[in-house]
Amino acid sequence: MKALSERQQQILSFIEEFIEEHDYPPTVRDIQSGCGISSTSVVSYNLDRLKDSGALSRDSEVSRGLKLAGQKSGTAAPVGIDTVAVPLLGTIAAGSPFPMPENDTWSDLTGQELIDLPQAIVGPGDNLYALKVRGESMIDALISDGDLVIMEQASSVRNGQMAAVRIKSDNTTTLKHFYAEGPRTRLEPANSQMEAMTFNSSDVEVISRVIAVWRYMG
Amino acid sequence: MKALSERQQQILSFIEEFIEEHDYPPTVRDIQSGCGISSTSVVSYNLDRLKDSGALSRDSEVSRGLKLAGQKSGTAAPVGIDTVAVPLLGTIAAGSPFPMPENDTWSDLTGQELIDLPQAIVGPGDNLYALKVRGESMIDALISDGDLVIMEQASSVRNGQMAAVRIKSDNTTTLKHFYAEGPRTRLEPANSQMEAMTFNSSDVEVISRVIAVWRYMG
DNA sequence: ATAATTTCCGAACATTAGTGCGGATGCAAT
DNA sequence: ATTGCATCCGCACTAATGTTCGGAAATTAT
Repeated sequence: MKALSERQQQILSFIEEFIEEHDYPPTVRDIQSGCGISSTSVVSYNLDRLKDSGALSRDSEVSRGLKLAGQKSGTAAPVGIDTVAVPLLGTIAAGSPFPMPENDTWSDLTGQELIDLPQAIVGPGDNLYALKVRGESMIDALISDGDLVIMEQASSVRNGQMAAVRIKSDNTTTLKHFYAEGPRTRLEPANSQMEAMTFNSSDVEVISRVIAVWRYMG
Repeated sequence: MKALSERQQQILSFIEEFIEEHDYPPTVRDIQSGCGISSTSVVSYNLDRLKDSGALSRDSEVSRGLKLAGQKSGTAAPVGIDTVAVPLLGTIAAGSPFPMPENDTWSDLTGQELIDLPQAIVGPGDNLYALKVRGESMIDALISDGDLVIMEQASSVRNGQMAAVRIKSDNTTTLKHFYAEGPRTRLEPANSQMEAMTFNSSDVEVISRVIAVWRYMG
């Protein structure tokens, strides 16, 4: 195998850029004008050379039938941003038991689906995990079916924060804004048009703190 | 704008598969035989429809000049994670003019605050931008103060998608689920407990498609 | 039913785009 | 110089491919 000539490298990177910009490969003539070549046959010739060298594959008699060998992905700024891998522990639905991170979960994440989130938008936080919401049971927390809730394991939260809390007396779990007021604890829906409720503080158990909500509808 | 017909969906998924397999888009005739259509003009016709609906973009008079609405190219061995930089264009509040990406915005992003989001959670999509929500005016879209809304510039959307739409007659802009029903257009709040409204289709202008919502409360 | 709209058909038509071929041109080894 | 080889030129040719148009068929609205 021979080394690539200058022209061939030129063509190769032109193809790369072209695909980057258009999402489809260039024609022979695109390459011709893009590389300032005076004849299509020159392009054809070098394309054959590139094919021989394995730098690209080509479907004969097919317009734009080019494919770079080591195709790289489209957009993607290759800048390594700090990300956090958050395990998707399961789904949460009205009435269903609230999924909880268990001890061994953190050590054995194999098989878990991981969601990469930029550190910048998740913020600090240690034992993060995610849950997929099923059903409209949390509509008054401004959370609907399909939403992804990012939570942080915590046994207590500050007033005003949203948390997954369990009401021991009736064994239900909801997402509410949490306000400890001495012996009583007030739980307030995110939708301020709805009424808050208060319970005995001993009746309320904080499961996790809600960090963020991701709703995708693309 | 109408919902996609069966034929159109068929074509759409064929294109998807074709690109998956060949790394370049199909020709009209590829689609024709692949979908069992008896005339290239039918393909052409439906391609135009799909373009109208924003499901794909198309370069005229260019062979294989197709691009699925924001697609990733190639296979890509995921080195690190793919991220998309989304510009934060401003805030949106009740009564305030709806910020719009302007032509020069895309070329001059200097000074713009960029938000890095993983490709995986943003999905495909081209002209993405983000807006910060101020106030509770969109509470019936399940969006509250402080939320970050990721939008894709689009002049039309498919039925059921959430979009920023402007009601020309009273010059307001809201986020609603969009349903084109011939001469009338129905706008439906995300909170299904609230009532939908219908307008003359000519009175409704689609500004952008809502891709996702990010709510951070850490 | 009748009219309007959407979708499909077929058959040209007009570019676009890949290929082939004889003949330069440049360069290195003979 | 001569030969061999890789590369380049122009140009013509043909296949591939997008587009157009009148009209039929199916669907939906009035």
